[in-house]
Amino acid sequence: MAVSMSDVARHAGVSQRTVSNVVNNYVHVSPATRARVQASLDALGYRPNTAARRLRTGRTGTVTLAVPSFRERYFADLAEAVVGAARDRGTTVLVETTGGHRDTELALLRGGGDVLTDGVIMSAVALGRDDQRGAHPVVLIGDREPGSTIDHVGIKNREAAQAAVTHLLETGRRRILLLGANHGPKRSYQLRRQGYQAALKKHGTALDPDLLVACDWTTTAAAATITRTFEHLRPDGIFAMNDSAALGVLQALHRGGVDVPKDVSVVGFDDIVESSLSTPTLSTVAPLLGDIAASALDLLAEQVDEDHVPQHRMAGYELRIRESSTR
Amino acid sequence: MAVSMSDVARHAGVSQRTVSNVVNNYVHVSPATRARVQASLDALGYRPNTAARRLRTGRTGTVTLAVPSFRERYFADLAEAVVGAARDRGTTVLVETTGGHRDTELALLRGGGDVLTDGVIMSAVALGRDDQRGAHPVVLIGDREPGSTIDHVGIKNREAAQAAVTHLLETGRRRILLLGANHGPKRSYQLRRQGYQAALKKHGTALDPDLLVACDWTTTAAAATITRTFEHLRPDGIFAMNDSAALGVLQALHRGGVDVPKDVSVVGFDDIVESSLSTPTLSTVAPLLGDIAASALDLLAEQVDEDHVPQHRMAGYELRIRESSTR
DNA sequence: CTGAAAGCGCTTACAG
DNA sequence: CTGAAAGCGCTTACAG
Repeated sequence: MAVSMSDVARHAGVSQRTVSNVVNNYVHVSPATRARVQASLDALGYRPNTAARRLRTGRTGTVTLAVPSFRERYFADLAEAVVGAARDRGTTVLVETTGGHRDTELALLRGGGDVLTDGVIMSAVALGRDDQRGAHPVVLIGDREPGSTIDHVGIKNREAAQAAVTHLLETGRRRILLLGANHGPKRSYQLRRQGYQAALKKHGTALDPDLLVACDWTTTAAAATITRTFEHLRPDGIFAMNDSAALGVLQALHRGGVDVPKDVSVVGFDDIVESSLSTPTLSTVAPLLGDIAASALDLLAEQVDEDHVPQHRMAGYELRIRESSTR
Repeated sequence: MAVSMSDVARHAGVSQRTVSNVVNNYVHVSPATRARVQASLDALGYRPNTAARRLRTGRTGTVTLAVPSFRERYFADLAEAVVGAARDRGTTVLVETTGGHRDTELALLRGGGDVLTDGVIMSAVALGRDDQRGAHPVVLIGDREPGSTIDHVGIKNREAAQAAVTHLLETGRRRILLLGANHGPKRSYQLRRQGYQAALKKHGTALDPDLLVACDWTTTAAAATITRTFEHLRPDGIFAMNDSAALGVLQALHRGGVDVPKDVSVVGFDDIVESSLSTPTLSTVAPLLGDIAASALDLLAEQVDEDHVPQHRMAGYELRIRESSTR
């Protein structure tokens, strides 16, 4: 049987209250008492019972992270960031995978069958604007339904895309293909395209509609699309909506004998691990996952306030320039 | 405030005991009572308090999964499998990342600072044979220190490697390079090499020491090594110790104008997601992660028995033949 | 600075 | 088939 506080109290000849004070580092304990209690704690190998503490305080010290699947690289990286940020504040992370199913997402949004954690951080893909959360704190990550009243952490899609395209323009590229238009997560697509257009406009370069190329945001789709497109089109820069697609671009160009970055510069979005390992290494926009994780945990904590107003926070990003756009 | 059982009991005009019976689906409740209680449960929106249940029963319904990092694809896939298998048995999964640090692994092995879960499933990389676990259930996954007395789930490294090499031999390959010899996780390396040798022996093919090529188990190292090796060696088959390396092989051969699978067949190990997306798609040995997860959860559950004997279980694997070895 | 005691929300012998 | 009650291990007003 595990050692409880009352065992320790008996051993040290003090009350349970004093043991609790020592364990929780309260100030008002005399050094002598503290030392004695600490010795008993060590001798008996006391370890706090989290369930009891939770029952008593109502707080669990645990948050739930829900993502569609860890098999998607981006979500695995996000999980890594959330676990790290949570550890910094003494919080543990419990994980759920939703498979992107609306039912599962809704259940988590409304509270699941179980009160186990202090709140849910979810990358939801199937929820709509009008879905309401339950009584427990919820923070959504990623694409946001405009008009939703649930706390949310996103990234500066427009600014980031603009920065990427501006970088291409500043390195002398003029005919920049936007790969992934009309596809992918709806909202991100719109914002990244706006960023693309804003960069061109600011630079005084005309928009050529032929350079807006529809494509799934996957490696294979991107490779096929680029191979087909290069039969009749010769851009000198490509901004892909995400890295998976950008890596497909690199494959296709390599196969087609087009030199990157000599003939064409390529920039992606996400900074997945493969992007720093590809040949050439891929320039990309890196959302700061640590920022996202920290903001989500902050918002969760703030939701315990009665007068918390639902809000929308933006995490930072970095443009990471690598070989694929360096001439 | 949340709705408790006593609230429901009052609402339904029964004792708390009866509410508990209904919630837990005990048999001896009259249909009429059950219906009435259920109605109150629904009306009040009752949800069980996990902390209280845990405190009372001593079981948490949660296991901890500890891996070095989710950024490594294999561990992300493993997490996906564990979360899925756990859900099947009504268990939730709490995650920790160890960064492969011995301190962190030891802390988890010995029980951490906190009694939060029913046990720990860990992919340990820095523990030694003599490290002892604490009082709580622990199952190690992956490479095993021979002689360790901690429960463990592994894969049939030798048999799986033998199957992969036999496949190459049966498709007419004779000069099969083993890539990753003398590197990588110690134990896996030995066993996989034994499997390689067993396959050759059984087939009556002589072992050529030149074909045992040392190399880190990474994409970049493999690509470099293969490019160098092909300057003076011409194998017709390559068995790489893992998929990351095998993908590097594909890159290097493609760049070097060597056709896969026409000139050289390639087989990897792990079946990471990229392996089914590469060009050509990569033949590989797939450890059955669902098996690993289920066995680990079983062993954890069995450890509550007083007379549990530490054991070592083997999860299954599948040889997945794709384009890189199909002529 | 420390003690005695209540109570968080459950489950489960003990009765009937 | 159901009730009254104890107790899991904590934290924290209430006293002193």
